[in-house]
Amino acid sequence: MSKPSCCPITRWRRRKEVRPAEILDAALALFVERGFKSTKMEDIAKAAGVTKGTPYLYFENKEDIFKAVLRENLVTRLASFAELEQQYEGSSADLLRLMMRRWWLEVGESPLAGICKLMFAEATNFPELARFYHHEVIEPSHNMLLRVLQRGVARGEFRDINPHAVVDTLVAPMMLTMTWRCSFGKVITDSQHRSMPPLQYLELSLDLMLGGLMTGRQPQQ
Amino acid sequence: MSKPSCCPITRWRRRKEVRPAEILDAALALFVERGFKSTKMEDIAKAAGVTKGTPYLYFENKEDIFKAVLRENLVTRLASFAELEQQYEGSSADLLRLMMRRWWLEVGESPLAGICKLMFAEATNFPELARFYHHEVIEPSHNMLLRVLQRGVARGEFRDINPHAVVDTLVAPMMLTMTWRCSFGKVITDSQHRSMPPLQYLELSLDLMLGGLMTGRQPQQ
Amino acid sequence: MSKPSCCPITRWRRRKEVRPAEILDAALALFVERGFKSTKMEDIAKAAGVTKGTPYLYFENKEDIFKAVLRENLVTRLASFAELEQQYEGSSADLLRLMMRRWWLEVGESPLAGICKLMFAEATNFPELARFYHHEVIEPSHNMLLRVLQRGVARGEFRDINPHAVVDTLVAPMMLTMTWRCSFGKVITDSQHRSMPPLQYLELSLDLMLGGLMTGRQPQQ
Amino acid sequence: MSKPSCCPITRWRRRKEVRPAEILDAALALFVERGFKSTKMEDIAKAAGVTKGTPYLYFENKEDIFKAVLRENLVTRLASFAELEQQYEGSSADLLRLMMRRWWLEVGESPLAGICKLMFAEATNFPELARFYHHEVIEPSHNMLLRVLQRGVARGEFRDINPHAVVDTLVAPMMLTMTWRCSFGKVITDSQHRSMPPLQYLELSLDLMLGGLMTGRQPQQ
DNA sequence: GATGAATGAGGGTTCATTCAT
DNA sequence: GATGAATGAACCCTCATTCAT
Repeated sequence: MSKPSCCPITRWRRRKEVRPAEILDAALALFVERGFKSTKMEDIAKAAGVTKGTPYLYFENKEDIFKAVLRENLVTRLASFAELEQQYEGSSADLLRLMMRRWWLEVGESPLAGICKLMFAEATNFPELARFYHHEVIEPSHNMLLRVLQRGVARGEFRDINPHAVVDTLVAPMMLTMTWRCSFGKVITDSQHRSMPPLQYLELSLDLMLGGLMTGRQPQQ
Repeated sequence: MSKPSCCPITRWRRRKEVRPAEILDAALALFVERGFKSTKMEDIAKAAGVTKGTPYLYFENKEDIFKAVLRENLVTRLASFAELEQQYEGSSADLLRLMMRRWWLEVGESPLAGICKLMFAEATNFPELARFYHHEVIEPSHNMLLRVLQRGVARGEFRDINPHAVVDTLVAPMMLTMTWRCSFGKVITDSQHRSMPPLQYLELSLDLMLGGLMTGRQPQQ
Repeated sequence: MSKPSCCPITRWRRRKEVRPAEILDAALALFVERGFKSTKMEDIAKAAGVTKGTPYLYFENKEDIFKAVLRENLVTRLASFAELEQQYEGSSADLLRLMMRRWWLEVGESPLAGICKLMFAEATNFPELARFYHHEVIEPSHNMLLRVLQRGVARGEFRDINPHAVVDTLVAPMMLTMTWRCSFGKVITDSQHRSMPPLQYLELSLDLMLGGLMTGRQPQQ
Repeated sequence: MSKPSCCPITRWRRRKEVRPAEILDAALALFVERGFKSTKMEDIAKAAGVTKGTPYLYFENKEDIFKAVLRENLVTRLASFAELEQQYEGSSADLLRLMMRRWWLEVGESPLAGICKLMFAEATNFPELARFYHHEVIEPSHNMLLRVLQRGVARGEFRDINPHAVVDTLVAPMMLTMTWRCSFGKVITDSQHRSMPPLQYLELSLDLMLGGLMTGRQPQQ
């Protein structure tokens, strides 16, 4: 009924290879929007342009799709950051700013941002996956920032405060922004930072924290 | 395993007054742990010490329980803060520290903390409730902090930065901590701030941000 | 709270005796309106002015109430007809007219009329009851009319046609009217006989049939 | 006991086209036998040779099946009668006899006859459907008979009595027979007209009424 | 006797999954 | 490979019935 636009054979061949990715993309979007349980297999299929049975040709079951969604959407992202981390020569504060900005542009504004909310929501239902995600994404990211922090301390740029806690603090506005935009942000019109663009908010936020982190002054109180 | 403490012969006892609260408490815990959809009515009932049908004596259906959980667990908490806000005479930074500490002790460590995660997870599935929660809890809290900020600015304690963004930043570690502890925190052993106690983390975190907020320092760069 | 109007003791005593009847009246009305299965015990209780548990003090269960409703509402009615049948001296046609009129006034316009619809609806669900009702009500009534018919034939008033079939024919408009008024009649405004009063319709109808029954005419064709 | 005739290995076969009709047939039979509320979806499914979930592939819910049962089983039947009505040249009494006989053979002896009882039983529970059925079936049938009656009067065959009431009378034995056979008839062995065949009873019954209707004599009294 | 809180079997409906086509 | 009809376990909710008060 629907006419394939061009080169049917090539197209079919290609289709076979992209199908799983299309399904996972559809699944990610729906899982983020509705959560794992509330997402119906048929909706995933429909969103991927196939019918009910097709996802089962590529995945064992719904949980398997969930796993694959996470597996497919986390790898490789951190590599480029590692490179940046090792090559950057400027101030550590600027390195943090740079990383934050890149993270936002590459992740925060992409569909991947939703994984953050998704994992918060499903962590207790899928402990194994949560551990996996933690081990593969959170921990490495955390450690990377930890190293930047230590670099700053070593270079006399940053004060020497509990670094784990500082990383968690630095990261909080970002994670919350990503989470917020997939939840309240979808249903509340005039909200969050009163319409300041996210990136600008994140920069302001980072500056605020750097203000307390950088040396050149005594801790307030 | 656990049994009602007395009268093992008695199949049940009339507890009309306490049942709804018990049911809502059980429901809150389960909704937070598993999400709305994955929580079975029968589990709520069991957790409340009753059988399948009993919750329906007090609530129309599962969604009604969800609404009631939110309704019952948000009111009245903000009143005492308002009082504090109006009577406090010390520095605005200290007022923020005080508020943060009290919020943590009264909310962050109570079962209410879970609502934060719950709402993130369910906001898009229950837009009306999300708006309700936003209007009743988030907005008022935000505005309260806004006033403290403005007080600080007016008294020359704080720099005059976009106040909405600052509030969101100040609040981020707290919200994330509450969210984290109901999600990854449940399944990952050695995690978060590397076992620094939450309250201590939050204080450190607040100090960091106050470091960038308070006057008497130049904006870094 | 509600003040008993008079003589509380007497009233209570009397109550105890009328309760079952009140419950059965309420049950009859509801069974007729909604059918057995769709009628809730609590609605019966409410309609009888008592609470959920009370009917169980007087009846074993819902089916028992159903049985009692039928048992209580059929006896004794036929006695007065039997008397009429034996004493009447006029024409058999007039006797039929008289009986029909009395049946309508005493049964057709009373709540008992509903039993007709009720039994049609529930006969297959309660075969035992249907047989009981048939044996106690339908059969005797049928036989009574049969005797009147035979009296008419014996007296040369009526032609000698298959008497069972004639009785069934004579009775059809009555039964259908009773059934109709408890079903379509409740939901359709302008209907049935185009608002001719039921009794008038029944008389016309009977006359029509008597026209074919009485002697003095040739069989048409 | 009965099994699909072939391929016992096959769990099921695709029968998209026939399923809805099979389900509706099964539903009609069960609704007639037990009433709407007492009929379980699973029984309908089983009677249609499928499992619980299958009916929901074709119908929204039980009430939807009820509606469809009625919708599917009323149309088109009246058309052939209309034709008869317009072409018939013989006496009006014979036309009535003809119609009655055909109605009985085509409807009265088919499963459709049960709809009569079904509607009596459920009219008050489904007022909308009752009105629909009245408007689509009862009213047109009534009007058709009305026209035959008026034809008879115009041709001097019938006396001019209130025609609505006469139609209702003419129709009563038929409707009652259909109703009876789905109710008491199922549970009482030796009953109704004492085993005279229904069609014969209906003819006798019609002749009786025609006897009173046809001209050639004064109204009895 | 009367109440009404509580029970729990039962039935409507959903949807992940299977598999004949 | 792809489809989508069919399955059936699972879950929400109802309501007849019980029984502590």
